[in-house]
Amino acid sequence: MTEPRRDVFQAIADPTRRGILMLLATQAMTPNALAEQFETSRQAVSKHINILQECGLVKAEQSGREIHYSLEVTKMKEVDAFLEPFRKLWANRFDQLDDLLSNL
Amino acid sequence: MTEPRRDVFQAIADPTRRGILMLLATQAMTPNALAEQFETSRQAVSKHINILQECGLVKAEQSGREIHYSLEVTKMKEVDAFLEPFRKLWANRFDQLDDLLSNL
DNA sequence: TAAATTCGCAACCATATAGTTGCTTATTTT
DNA sequence: AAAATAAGCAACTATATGGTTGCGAATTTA
Repeated sequence: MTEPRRDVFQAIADPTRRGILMLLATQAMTPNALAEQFETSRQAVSKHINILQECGLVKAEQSGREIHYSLEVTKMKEVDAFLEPFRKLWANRFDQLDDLLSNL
Repeated sequence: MTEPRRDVFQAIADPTRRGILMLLATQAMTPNALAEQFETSRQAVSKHINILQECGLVKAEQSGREIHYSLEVTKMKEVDAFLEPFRKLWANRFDQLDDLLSNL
């Protein structure tokens, strides 16, 4: 039983999880409230939330029998950091186009 | 046989594929040259390249018996676009910290 | 032209993933 | 106290993923 990969990139690979993250970006929500937004069961959503928690993208706060999940937005900076060198590339291409246009 | 998912998020979920993308950000490369950089076989790398091609992150150019793969960097903007709302959030938090500090 | 190189393709394998169903626990509501 | 609600957990299933090996086609090199 090798450990499954649990990182931000794995987490955002699933469209349902991306949806959950988008919703949690606006407000903290319970699993039931989240599940209502997707074409899947509460249990399935619950599993996704677990994965998001394991990799630190989401944190939980118990309140009576409800659990409110909220976003740990800074964790998303890992994706942003990965993107950085690529962003430089498309910025350069824009510069090149800029140079081209100014030479006309 | 349902179609496997093939999108940018799925593509960057694998660490080897992220490595390939990083290398291709610096220069176009052949599968063999790429495979030498990783602890895996040429065939495995080749499969990753296929996936990267299918989702439009990489393009191929044949040159004799060699194939040079290069990055389609603009495709990465899809990830950047997804990140946009979250970036806003951590920018806001920075502003809040800023406010807090200036009130001391 | 024969040997070597580059590389894709197909078949196969082990494991991870995403989902389901059924159950239990804890907290509210009535 | 009984019923209803919220949610985690475990077992199970089907499919995707990442990898391997073996093979064949195309292009160079000797």
